[in-house]
Amino acid sequence: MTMIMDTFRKDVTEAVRDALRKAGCDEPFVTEMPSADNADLAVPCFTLAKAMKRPPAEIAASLAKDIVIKGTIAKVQAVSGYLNFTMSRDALMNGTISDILDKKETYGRLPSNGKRVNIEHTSTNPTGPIHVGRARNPIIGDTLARCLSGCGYDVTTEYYVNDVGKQVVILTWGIDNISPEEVEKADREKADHALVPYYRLANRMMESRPDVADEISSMLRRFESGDPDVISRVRRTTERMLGGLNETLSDIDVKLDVYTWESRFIEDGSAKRTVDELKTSKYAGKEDDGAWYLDLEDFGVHGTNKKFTFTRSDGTTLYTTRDIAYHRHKLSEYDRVIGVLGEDQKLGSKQLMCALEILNEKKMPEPMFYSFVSLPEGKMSTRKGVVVYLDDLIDESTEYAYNEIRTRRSDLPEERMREIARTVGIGAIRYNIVRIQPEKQFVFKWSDALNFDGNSGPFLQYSYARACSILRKAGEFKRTADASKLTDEYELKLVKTMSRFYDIIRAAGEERKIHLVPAYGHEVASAFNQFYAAVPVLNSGDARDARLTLVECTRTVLRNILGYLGIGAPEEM
RNA sequence: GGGCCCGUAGGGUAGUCAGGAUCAUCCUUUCGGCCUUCGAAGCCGAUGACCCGGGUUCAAAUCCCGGCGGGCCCGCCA
Repeated sequence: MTMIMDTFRKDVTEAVRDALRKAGCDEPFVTEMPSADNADLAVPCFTLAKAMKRPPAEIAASLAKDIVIKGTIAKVQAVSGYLNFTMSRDALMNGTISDILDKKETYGRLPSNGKRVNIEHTSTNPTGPIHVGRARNPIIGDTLARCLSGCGYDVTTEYYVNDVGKQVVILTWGIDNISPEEVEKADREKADHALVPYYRLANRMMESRPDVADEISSMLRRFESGDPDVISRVRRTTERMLGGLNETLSDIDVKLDVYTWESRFIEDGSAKRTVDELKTSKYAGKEDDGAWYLDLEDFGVHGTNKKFTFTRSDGTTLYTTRDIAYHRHKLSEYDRVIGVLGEDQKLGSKQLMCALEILNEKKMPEPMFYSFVSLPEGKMSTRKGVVVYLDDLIDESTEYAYNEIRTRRSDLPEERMREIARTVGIGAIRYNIVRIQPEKQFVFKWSDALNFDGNSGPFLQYSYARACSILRKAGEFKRTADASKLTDEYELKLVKTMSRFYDIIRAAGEERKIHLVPAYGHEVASAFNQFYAAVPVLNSGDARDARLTLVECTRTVLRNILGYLGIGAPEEM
């Protein structure tokens, strides 16, 4: 495996260490990406100043004289307290190009680390369609899963289905007791939309009619006492709803590996066992009426939040209790357990981790929080009608893409235009959501969502299609990693950008900075477009093979980046 | 009332955790150029920003304290 950037970093580190030893110094130092454009790696000498009792600029200058130029290092310069290293152009170009030619679709992927990671995401309540307020969840989760897979993990994605509680019981009652003629028309035929009118009407009836409220209460009691009839009816409702939700997820190319039903932790007794264990803890306390709680004062949780109730007064379990059992189950099967959660879950997540610590769990789940998407007119609310469903966004984006294609590529058959429109429309949605750090607030605007220029998914796809087009026209050519023909500054910049792929995937996965991937994709596409505008490829004489090889490498890298983003790579658009 | 998160050009956004380099990243908007070379969903150029006030430091967008503005949370709900 030749990751040329790693080799270069190693060479620089060794060279600096040797030079420092020669000066009689053993201090640690760091390497960083220079902000200046004239170097490939920099070593700041400011931290060495105290130990060596000399000004940084002087240290840099004297170290520069002692650095031995070897391996992938081409030169070193002392500039205002920094040691600036330049990589050998041949090593960079040949190393990167041959690595891409060699690895192809696995270029950018790190070797397996033998670790299993579970990523729980989406897990939306099965009582209605996904709206864009929560659409960040599946897209962040799916992208992170792809990045961690790229980091060498064995990844399993999981949906936690909340099939327990009043909401799903109300919905089930509505489906069983309300006739289709009584409800308003649904937005769509899809199950998740079709069931919403029943849910709404059942909620209204429960509020206005005591007999209905009683029926639902009794149904809920039967559900919680384990009545098989009620449980199976609720299960059927949940499955229908989930079918609709999965159609939407499938539309944006999100696939979940495992579905875990919340009711399972009641049925298999693990929630009950968790309760019993917690009761024996020194942090546990009991209310006069019989409810149990944990006092989390010692865990840095204060005020009213420190009392964490884990059973009702009648001894039954709560959502949070079942969540503890659920997480113990995951922690026992995976090396890492990650959950993509809305920011409203922060306190609950903290309390969950306290409970796990009390139960002597060694590993902790790793929550990844995102802020909700709101509309310019405010918070999204299905009841107030202030809402944009993910299905609507998918339709709009696909339709917009279709119109764009029709004006540009009327030569294509209708079916092909529809297919490309879907790829481009979905690509725009996924890119637009994942490009922003999850914890930042996000206001949904149609003009941003349907932006296909600049920092967008279609920009990457367009660059990819352009590379494909050149290679189609080129026909046969000889792949060559000989960099002596690639002398243009744009060629160097493009290759240099592509050489950083491993670093990006490592940070995107291990540090969960998935927003780096779209930014990096934009960099690669942009460097390619600049190269394309400045350097002829097909009619370039004896540089033709080398340049076509570079185009092919770019196509490979762009396709791989789109893969990590879960975005399709259209060969024409 | 208490806790957590966010605040960077007209709009959006990277950099903040691990403080450093003469121009703080990129997109969009606005203005001006480029299709008889391979796809103009593109390329080139111009304009424009670190919420406020203190502090630490040789050095602060970055760390600390205090404000201000926005989001989220504080159920024997899920």
